Amino acid sequence: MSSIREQNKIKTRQCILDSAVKLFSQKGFEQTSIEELAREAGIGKGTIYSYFETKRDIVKAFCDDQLDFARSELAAKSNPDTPLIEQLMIIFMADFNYVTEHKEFGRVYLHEKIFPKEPLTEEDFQVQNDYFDMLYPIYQRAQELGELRQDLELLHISGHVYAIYLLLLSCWYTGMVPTENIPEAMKTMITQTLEGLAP
Amino acid sequence: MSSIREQNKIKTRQCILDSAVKLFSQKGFEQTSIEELAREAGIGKGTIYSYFETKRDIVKAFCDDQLDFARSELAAKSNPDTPLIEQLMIIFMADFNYVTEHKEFGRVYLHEKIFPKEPLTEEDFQVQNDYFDMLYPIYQRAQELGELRQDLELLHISGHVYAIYLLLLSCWYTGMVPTENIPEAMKTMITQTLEGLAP
DNA sequence: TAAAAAAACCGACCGCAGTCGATTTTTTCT
DNA sequence: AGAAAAAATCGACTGCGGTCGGTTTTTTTA
Repeated sequence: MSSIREQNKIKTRQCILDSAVKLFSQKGFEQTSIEELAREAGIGKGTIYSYFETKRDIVKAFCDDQLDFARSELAAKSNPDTPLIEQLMIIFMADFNYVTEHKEFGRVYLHEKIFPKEPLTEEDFQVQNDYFDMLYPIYQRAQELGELRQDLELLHISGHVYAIYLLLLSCWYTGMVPTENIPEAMKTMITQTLEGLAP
Repeated sequence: MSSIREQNKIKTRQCILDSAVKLFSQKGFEQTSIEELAREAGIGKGTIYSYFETKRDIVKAFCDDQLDFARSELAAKSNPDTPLIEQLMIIFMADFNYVTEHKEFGRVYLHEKIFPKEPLTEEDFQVQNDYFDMLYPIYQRAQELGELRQDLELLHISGHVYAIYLLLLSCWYTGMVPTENIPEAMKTMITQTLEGLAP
């Protein structure tokens, strides 16, 4: 059973997130004050802080939600028979596009996510694990099909591809690789990682 | 010739950086206010902002200086005849240790460096290039010695190793890989990248 | 259903990052 | 050297993120 209190909490939380998406998209993250956000959501300033610890946590929360949704969509229509590289490209380009679509709060999200202030909590680890749970079967199948070495741990394989994803995010934020070159760069580097750098 | 003005500017800048290192190390980045920093440096608050645009830029400036110094030291005593993997381990573990030694402002530095708010300026690119200038000869020699494929661009090779470095930084900040396991993880992953993931 | 306890809500308040116009110091011009 | 211009310094001030104690709303108890 869900009491009035429980229901309201969920509704209020979602209301804050909706208002945040609206205002952050419209005016930018830095340019939106918590007071404005509270006004838009029709609640008091202090209340926001009983739902989120910091302004940046709000970004983190809705990005997590959004990515989670996008990934489950993706997982649903993924085809395990396409070549490994194609599957990886679809997944990681989707992530990449989502994060970089809103450059400014993508940046906030990445900071919290990639270099968190505190080591991950149990809950965060869960998100992380969900992510691996989606990828592991793909790698495992590739191992069975002989597309990947079987003597490597899935964690390591995962790590290699994720590392390239991180690198490209950084290259995009620094301006070293423009948006239009990202897909090609990603494909090239993942392919090279699969093949190896040594002769 | 350097006028009184030029000399003072250099001295003041260095004084700010020295005070910053002292206070940030002592009390932490967030816990040190700009006013305190100004007092320690014996100047007015506003003056700091004519040397650095933001509080975080101060961190960026001294980390850049410091890493630059450390790298030149390293370059001096590097031995081109040791195996590629050994050379890479020395360079990247030095960077890693430096950044993670001061967890808190290492984090600030990484955010500015890896996901900058604005695309890199010319000056920033220079720092980046100095870095590549140090690594390229190593990779080039490895290509000549047959340790690396010769059909790959140095930029890509560089990228692969740097990507792993980024990944491990992230794994360390999230708490996924504890400090003591970092060297082993780095060695394993770089080796795998060299060998390739495909059979 | 009334009182007590618990949870959620609120906005005045605090401390600090960053701004700006007034002031001082250095350089340039005559 | 003295005046004018340019550059550097400064700290009062602004706006915002985050806190805290008082108030309202919901739940539990009797």
